Amino acid sequence: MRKPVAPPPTTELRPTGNRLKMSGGRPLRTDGQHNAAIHGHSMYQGRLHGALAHRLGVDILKGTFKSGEILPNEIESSSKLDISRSAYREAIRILAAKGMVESRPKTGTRVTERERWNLLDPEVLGWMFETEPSQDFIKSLFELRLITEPAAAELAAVRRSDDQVEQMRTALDIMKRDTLQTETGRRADLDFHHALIQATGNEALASLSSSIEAAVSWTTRYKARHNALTRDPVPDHERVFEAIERRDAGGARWCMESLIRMAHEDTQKTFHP
Amino acid sequence: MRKPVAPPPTTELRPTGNRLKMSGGRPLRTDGQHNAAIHGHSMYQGRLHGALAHRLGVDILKGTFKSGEILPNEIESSSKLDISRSAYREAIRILAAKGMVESRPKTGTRVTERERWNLLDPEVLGWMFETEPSQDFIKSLFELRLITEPAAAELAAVRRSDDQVEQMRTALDIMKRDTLQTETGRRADLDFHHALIQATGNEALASLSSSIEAAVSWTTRYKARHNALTRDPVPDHERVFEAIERRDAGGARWCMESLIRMAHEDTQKTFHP
DNA sequence: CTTTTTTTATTGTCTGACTAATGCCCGCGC
DNA sequence: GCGCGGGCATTAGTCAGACAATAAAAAAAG
Repeated sequence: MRKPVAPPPTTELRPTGNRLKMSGGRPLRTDGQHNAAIHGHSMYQGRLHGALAHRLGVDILKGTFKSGEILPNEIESSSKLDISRSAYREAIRILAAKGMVESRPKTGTRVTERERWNLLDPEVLGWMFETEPSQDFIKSLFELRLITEPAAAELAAVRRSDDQVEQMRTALDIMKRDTLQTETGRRADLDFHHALIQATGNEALASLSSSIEAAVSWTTRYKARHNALTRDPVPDHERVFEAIERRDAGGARWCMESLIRMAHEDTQKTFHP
Repeated sequence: MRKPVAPPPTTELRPTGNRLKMSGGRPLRTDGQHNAAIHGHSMYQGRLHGALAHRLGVDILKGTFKSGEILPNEIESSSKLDISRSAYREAIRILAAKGMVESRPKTGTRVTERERWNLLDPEVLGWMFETEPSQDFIKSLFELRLITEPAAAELAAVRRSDDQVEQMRTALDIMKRDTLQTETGRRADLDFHHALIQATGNEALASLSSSIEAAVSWTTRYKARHNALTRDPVPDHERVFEAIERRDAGGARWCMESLIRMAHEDTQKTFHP
């Protein structure tokens, strides 16, 4: 069970300084299945620690490692994954920074309670949508959007600058031309929301919204990939845009609310048809 | 767990490669005399990487390192701080996980644009309140609270369980007995809000609110320390509690809104009298 | 002037050793 | 029998120094 295909019986007999390279050869070995997941699917970053953090993060979110569970110790883990202890530790630090694990001498590294995870961290959200998230979580997220984003639209309508209106307009035009089926179209969607958020003049709100929207846009890509027929999002966006353009706070709020409800419906249909 | 914030004369770690003796010896060390600087002042965690991340994080938030600026390279930095490269790297990974820096070979590690910082990360928020945050930021934060928390109270009023009501009641009782001047009192305040958040049944909202409230509670401690006379918070809390107890959604929203406005006023008075 | 190659500075990774914290067990005193 | 304190073992934490990979900048080629 040590290694599926072990060239040398012993751990290592390296001929000379030329060593087995991680990135080119076979990275992050565990049991076959997960391995493919990280390299083939996500191709996260060139960095080993990032890739590992990604994988462990997804495993935790997915429940493969449960809260309260203790990971195998560093030496064991890193040698099993065939990476150095330092790379492994850096990955753990990333997870710890997101509140997902907690390390102490003698006890080891344990997965913290879900309550303490930074679920709104952009990366964590991204990991979340890597596998199909629970219905409950999606509901939570859209409920939160339904609280914050209409309020954001309202603020934007009041505080927006003319330049921001222009940014939104061009983004909207691109969305009209290309659709959400294309990468540039999805990019324009993000740009639109980004400009809107900036227009609120509220940093904290901006930080929150951009995390959420980036994550939710993953579902858009998912939808596009599974060519689930979704309603055309442009009219909704247009209504929001027009309300903001004419500084109609109440209208902006209302239109944004409706936009999000639609998006939620579409997302639900996609994941649970 | 954390100590009151002493105005931390953070030993500088200078961006421009300039040799400087750290005043009072070396700043970050776990053995005896050396570690006094970090251990005494910020008392972050026993861990060196955590302490360093803390310090760098505060320096970035404070503007000592500006966005776009490139930190001195790892070898130089770590040797100047008199810590190992691995510890330094782990600190950088923590910051990177919070979106505050970005490292690439040859280019180095640069501070990212403020837009990309995870301002709602609990730790980042904590660092933020270590030094007096800008008026603008506080305004943003309370504006966000004013958006989310009344909505949360509304949800809680609808979805709350009897058990959660009991938790809130006992917390409130403790707040009445001890005040926010005491540690247990402040703890009870947090417990109250925690129970409320749980009652919303919304994970995402919970994650957000608990971050913010933990951060804002720092200001409460700050207020208590500077014995700025603030109005008694118990009546406000009581009104919110009663509304939730009788499942009065609209009332809960309204009372919470007023509670937050009061808190904002008090905070403003504290920081800018 | 553009393209390609080389250089070079910096992060990334690896190794293996030592240090320090802390949970646990065992024996001691009560 | 029971609490209590002191060692012991386990684990993360830190350290040092080496080499690899990468990407920007400089140099060479066309």
